[in-house]
Amino acid sequence: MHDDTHDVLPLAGDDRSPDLRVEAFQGVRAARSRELAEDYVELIAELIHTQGEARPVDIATRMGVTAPTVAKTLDRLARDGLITRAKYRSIFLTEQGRALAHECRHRHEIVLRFLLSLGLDPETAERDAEGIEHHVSERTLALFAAFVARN
Amino acid sequence: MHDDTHDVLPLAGDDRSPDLRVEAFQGVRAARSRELAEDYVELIAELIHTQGEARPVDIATRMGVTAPTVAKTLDRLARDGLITRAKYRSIFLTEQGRALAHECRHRHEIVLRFLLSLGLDPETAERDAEGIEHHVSERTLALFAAFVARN
DNA sequence: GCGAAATGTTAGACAAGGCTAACAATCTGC
DNA sequence: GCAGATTGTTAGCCTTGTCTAACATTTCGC
Repeated sequence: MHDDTHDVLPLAGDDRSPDLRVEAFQGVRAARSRELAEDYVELIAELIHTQGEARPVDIATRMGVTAPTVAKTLDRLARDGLITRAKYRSIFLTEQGRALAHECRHRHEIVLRFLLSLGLDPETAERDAEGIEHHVSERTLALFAAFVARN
Repeated sequence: MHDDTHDVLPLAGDDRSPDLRVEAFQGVRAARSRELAEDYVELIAELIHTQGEARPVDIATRMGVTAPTVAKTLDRLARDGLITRAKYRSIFLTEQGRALAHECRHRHEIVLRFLLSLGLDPETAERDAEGIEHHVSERTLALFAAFVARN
């Protein structure tokens, strides 16, 4: 629509210190490595709440991955102290896992409501929120919440 | 084993069809697999524009990763038809790469300006935009652009 | 135009996150 | 209470994305 190849302008927003860029990319990489864990604990909390327990098979169907993938990921979550599990038993969140789940749910809710407030349809809002929620800083989240509150 | 039909509490926003959730997660995974390529072509385009050429060393410092990581990633981009490269030479975008870079830059700009319009400080806006831009649908982007335009 | 510095590449390691195939345990319906 | 279905686990493979160490090439300073 605008700019690009014939754009001899400042290229708005790119002449800032490289350190900031590096930091931004490193932040994104860090966020990416937390994403899966966040999605899992959020889903596990929800399953425990709505189904009474969290079973690997339900996680697999809801995440759209296979059972072995879930098993491996759950092992990592257990290693990282977010869940506890025993062979052939359903999954429990640790205190830490519960805290993370709660925080994620909170963020998800705000992002979702924000997108809906902007006028987005519910389906797209849900899809976008799922991706965006992991990349929103506290500060941005506060602004989203404020926007929702006054609209 | 358990009756899943007793959800007395709506648990706002989670009683929607599981298919939608699966789709959302699959979309996020797809987006995640595109992220790196998008960041690279965007950066390469910018380097060509501002420095006259895109060298691996500049990509490495700006992305905050080591040279071998860049080399391997560039090989993948070349394999995927986004760039062309020759040993010990600088990097060029293919037509396809240029198109992707342009689209990414456009998205990045809109997300960034949107966050700034909301009242976010420039540093945080830049960091969040870097993460969010890959997870924003066309529809959401349009809403962001509209918001920027009227604020 | 040569040697040192800068840059680029290759090799090999490792973790994450995905898969299929094969096997083990549990649960369910007679 | 047992057979078959469902669920869970293990083993092994693949790709991505990161790293370090070692080596190759190019560029720069003089």
